[in-house]
Amino acid sequence: MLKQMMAERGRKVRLAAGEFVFHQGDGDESVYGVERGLLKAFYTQPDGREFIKSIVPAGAFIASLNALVGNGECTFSLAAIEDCELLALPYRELRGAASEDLEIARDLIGLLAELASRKERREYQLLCMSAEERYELFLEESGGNPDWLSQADLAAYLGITPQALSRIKRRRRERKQIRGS
Amino acid sequence: MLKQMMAERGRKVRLAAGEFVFHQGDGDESVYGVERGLLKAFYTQPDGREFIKSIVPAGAFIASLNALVGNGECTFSLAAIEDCELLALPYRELRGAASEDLEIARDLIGLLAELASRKERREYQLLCMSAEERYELFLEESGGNPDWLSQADLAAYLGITPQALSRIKRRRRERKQIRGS
DNA sequence: GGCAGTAATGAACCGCGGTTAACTGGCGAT
DNA sequence: ATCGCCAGTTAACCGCGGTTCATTACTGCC
Repeated sequence: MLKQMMAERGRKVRLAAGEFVFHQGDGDESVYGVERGLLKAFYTQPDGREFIKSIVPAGAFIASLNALVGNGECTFSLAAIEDCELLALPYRELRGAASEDLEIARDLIGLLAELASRKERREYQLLCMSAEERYELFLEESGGNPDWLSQADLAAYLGITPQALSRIKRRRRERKQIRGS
Repeated sequence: MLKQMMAERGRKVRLAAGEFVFHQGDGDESVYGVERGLLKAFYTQPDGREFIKSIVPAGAFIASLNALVGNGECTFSLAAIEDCELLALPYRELRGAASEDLEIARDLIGLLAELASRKERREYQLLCMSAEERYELFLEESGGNPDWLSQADLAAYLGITPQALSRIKRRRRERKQIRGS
């Protein structure tokens, strides 16, 4: 089983909030499983702007697919939002184990399908929904405005600036006022 | 090997330009391999607006991941842009074969990783790049403005309206004029 | 030729988000 | 208390994209 293999052969990684697992441009070919904590995977633009690709909670797996499939560089950075414990396993090992063990292969197939499915949802949101709709969806899915994410990070996740997010919140407040009066 | 299995056990599907493979909301759990032709995978909004998720060329594989992983509905429609020949195989069969054959499992893993990697690139473009930058990238990757895609479809792929695409093209023309003078 | 249908373009108006800058409130350090 | 720092908000200006409507160009059809 895959989780078991991660636990047995994986390298334990602990890091404090703010520390990086890998940086954009690195050649990190490991797959990481999050045991505890919270991370953000984000792109940094040449001009310094930051866009958060995904928030990575405990229980999730993450890797830079570009680094895995083509031995390329990581296209994004991975950093801890809270203190974290991870398990790291080189993808080569995982693939190697999957080529000898049908159980592990099955798990890896399920994992990759899950991953692609989540990416498909994110892709849909970015392509079809406005920033305000994405914000509303985020509120629903996370159950109210979370304390574990700064406005700057939330804005970067939505693909806008903190100022634009502030405006969206104000518009919603004002609309609710009108409804409530 | 996976391609071989598709060829042997897959159902041959022929369709003319404009015809649908499946509609958004269907429960189609097949994986499709494109033998010949060109298709578009697209979301249709309640108000009728259309967003193209991906252009699917010959040689590619496509399936609605939401339908595969959770037995859910297809989140998008798949339709032929040109006359097509496809091979269809239920994902259940593919997964079943992969759970008995390490070769097929390895191929399926590679396929899913490839798929996720491409989705990651698209996600990056939608999150970090402007519509104009996405247009320029499309031109580079397809080698000049293609005749096999209407302006309306190209706009839907970029996530904007045909009018906005027209404006982008005009802005580029005018900027080139200035450079060239 | 005349006609309708469609694709692409263009113009006018408006709302949203980026940019820049200023302002507010909370918090720790001294 | 004061200072500085940081997160969040607000405002003013501008450019881009959506919306609507009109125009142009091309095609097939009678």
